[in-house]
Order: sequence, then C-alpha cells, then structure tokens
Amino acid sequence: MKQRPTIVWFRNDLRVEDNPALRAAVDRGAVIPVFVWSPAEEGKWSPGGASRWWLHHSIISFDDRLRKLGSRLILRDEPSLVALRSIIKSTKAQGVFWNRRYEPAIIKRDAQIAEQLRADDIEVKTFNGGLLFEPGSILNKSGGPFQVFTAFWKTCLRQPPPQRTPTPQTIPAPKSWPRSQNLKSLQLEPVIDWSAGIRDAWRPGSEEAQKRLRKFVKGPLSNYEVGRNQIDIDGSSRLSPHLHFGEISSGQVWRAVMKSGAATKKSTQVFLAEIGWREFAHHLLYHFPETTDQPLRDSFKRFPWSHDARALRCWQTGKTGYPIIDAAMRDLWSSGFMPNRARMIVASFLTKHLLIPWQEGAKWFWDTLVDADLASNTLGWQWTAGCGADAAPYFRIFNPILQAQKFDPNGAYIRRWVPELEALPTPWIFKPWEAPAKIMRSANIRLGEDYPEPIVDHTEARTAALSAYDSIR
DNA sequence: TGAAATGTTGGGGCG
DNA sequence: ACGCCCCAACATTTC
Repeated sequence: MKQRPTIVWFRNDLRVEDNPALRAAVDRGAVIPVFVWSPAEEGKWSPGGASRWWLHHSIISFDDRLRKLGSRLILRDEPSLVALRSIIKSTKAQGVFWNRRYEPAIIKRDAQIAEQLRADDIEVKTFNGGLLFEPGSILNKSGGPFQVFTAFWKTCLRQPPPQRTPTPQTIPAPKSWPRSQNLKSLQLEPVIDWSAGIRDAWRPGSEEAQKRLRKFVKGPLSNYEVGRNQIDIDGSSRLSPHLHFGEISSGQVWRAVMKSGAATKKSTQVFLAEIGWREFAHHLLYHFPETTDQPLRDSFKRFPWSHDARALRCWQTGKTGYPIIDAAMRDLWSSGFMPNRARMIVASFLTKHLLIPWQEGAKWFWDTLVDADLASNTLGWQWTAGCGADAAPYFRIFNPILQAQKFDPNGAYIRRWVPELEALPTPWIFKPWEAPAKIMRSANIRLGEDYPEPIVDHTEARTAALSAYDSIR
C-alpha cells in the first residue's frame, strides 16, 4: 500500500456500490472522497432548482454512507481545479480518480483539469461509471454514430454486458482530513421553501434507489409495457433521478432486471430499451455536442417558431385550458417529475400546438425536473419537435383529448392535479369546453373564471402546425 | 412512442 | 325476395 492518499472526485456517481473510480482508489490505500460545487463550469446548463434540491439531500445521504465505512465526504465550493490542488497540497495526495461525465462543457473542463494535474505530476485516472457502453465505442458499419435507436441498441446488445465492480467493505481514511465546508454553505437548497411537493414524492440516496429497484422488479416490471403509459397509475420505475446522480448505476439496474427471471419477457425488453434510450442519448450528445441548443437537422434552423411569452407562461403554469396538459405541468411544478407519457403529450403541445421553440421546453424541464439530464432532455425535446435523431415525424401531433382518454381513462390524474375540475363527470373532464351548460353549472365551474378556456383550438392548431412544418420541407 | 381523412365492407331497414 | 341506401366497423392512406 502507498502512503499517500488518492482523491476520488465524486460528481454524478454518488454511490459506493459498483463504482470503479472508488474501487480503484481503495485498492491503492487511503482515499479522500471529494465533492466540488462549481456550477459556473457547467455553463448555461448548470443544475436547475430541482436538481440542486436533490443534490443537497443526496450529498447528506452519501456522506452518511461513507461514514459507515470509516470515511467522509469533503465539500468545497470553488473552481474544481483550485479545490483539487488545495486538497492535494494539504494531504500530499498522489492522484485523483474520477468517473467520467459526458456533457460537452464537462468533457472540456475535465480534459483541462486532467492535463493540469498531470503537469503537476499527479496521477489522473478516469473510469466509465455511468453508462453501460462507452460513448464513441458503439459505431455503425461506416464508423459513424448511429442515428436510429433500434440499430444502435441491437449493436449494444451484442456487446459483452458490463461487469459489476466489487463493493469496498471499508474505505481507508487518510492520516489527516483536509478542510471541508459545511453543506449549507453550498446554498443548494432554495431560499424560499418551495420543495414541499418534492419532499413528499422523493427521498434521494442510494438506499432509496435500491429499494425502488427491488420494488419495481418485483411488481410493475412484468406489466411495464402497458403500465408505463398509464398516467394515473404510473407503472414506471421512477429510478431516473437516482440514475442521473449515479446513486445507482445502470449496470446495477441491468443486472437486477436480468436476474429477475423474466429476461426474455416483452415487458423486460421494453424496460431495458428505456435504459437503452438513456445510453443512446448520451452517445448522441457525445457525438453532437451542439444539439443541447441547436437542432440536429439543419432544416429546422428555418422553422417559423412563435415566440409567444404569454402562451409559454400558460404552459409552464398549467393554465392552457387542456386538462391533461395542465395536470401534468402542475405535477411537474409540485413534485419535480412527470410520467413519460405525460412528458410526450405536453412536449408535443408546446412545440406543435403552440409552435414554441423546443429549447424553451428544454429549459423549463431542466429547471423543474429532479431527473433533469442534459443528454436525455436534449434527445427527448428534439425527438418531440421532429428535429433530432430517430425523431417523431412532423405530422405526429398528439391530440391532448384522445391521449388523456386513452392513458388517464378515469380522469384520476386530472382530478388530482386540477382539482377545480374534480366534480366534472368523466366524459367531460377531458374537454370541459364541450360540456353542456347544465353539467358545468352542477359541477360549479365557470369556464374562463374557475378554469381557463383552451388557449388554442386543437383542429386549428394542428392545421397551423402542419403548414409550419411544410414550410421547411 | 398518432390522428385524421378516405376507402371498403357488410348487416339491416325499407320500399 | 330483391335492390338500394345508410352507416357502423374496420382497413388503408395521408398528413
């Protein structure tokens, strides 16, 4: 064993299990776990409000876990290189290990930091701790990146499955600990406490991630193909924020699902394909770093978007007059989450009914989702708008009424999040503006006062969208 | 990981 | 009994 400790620079990999950077450092001897809060280095895509809330609590949970293994988490809020150099100096650390991230700004920053540290004669080792397959390693026959999901995923499935990294039973402490700031000083929690809804819905940390995984594999997994679309029930795993912060690895999820004994079942395959979409998103962002802000397809740079601030505000605050849209947007604002089916419906509405740029939707999701992930968010919005890889065709315009009838058939989700419509009988709750006056009176709803009139007419909006898309063909 | 428009079919009402 | 029309119900195509 070496005398000098190794720094493990934790980022979106806040776990002890299946963590290659941590494992490699433990094998060397003493370890100094470090987390640096330096959002400016992430540019315009630094963590949003909901993500910061999550991070605050995830750090508490992770520090607890480390302490049980004889270690602790050192916190800093200064530029990453400054923090690492200062810790190296005060602890005589011999090296810095970390698991790679693949966001464009982070790749650039990490490359610079690695170069500087190596110039200081510090050993730098980086690992793949976040993805099943390394971006850049999955290529089509002509050596380029895949732009169609099924071809990409088929190729992935032919690769050897990622191996589990053994969990350290103890994490050797250094002779002395460097200075650490307290968590409060990072100011991750909101000044005005808006997080009550999120607190009720989520518990950050690895332990909870493992619990959710076990519960999901035991129950909803077998019905995932159908259940994931049922907005009122939500048969999804809800692992996305845990995966984003690396509280659980995609490999752990993968293996738990494969071991469940239903590996060949359709529902299992469909679920694994969702993990596949997460991979696909990261690989695409790696190959096309500008797509966080620019459409992948050039023709969309000419798209006649509408910059209607008032309509955007209606969408954000859940006041569009379309109950399923408003329910989902209020769910997001309150709980920091939205079922995937609902995400597709509201995203289609923003880009196609309101013709508002997908970037506006991406920004809003980025700030409000607890699972906000630059790769997945970028792919999702470009997919919806029709300007991305393997995107929904321009003519695929969700009908918010039909989608609600199909996936929230009893209106339970709408009633939960749009309580002013609670008394409206089910056939009308999807389209209150068509309800007979008598029904509206007995439900005690005055359209335009208690609940908004629809901000656009579906049929007109659809026609307008089709001609807008036609204009760039 | 749609929806709407258009086309086709076949049963039943009716003269 | 027969032909005609209407129109669900389903299929296909178009956006």
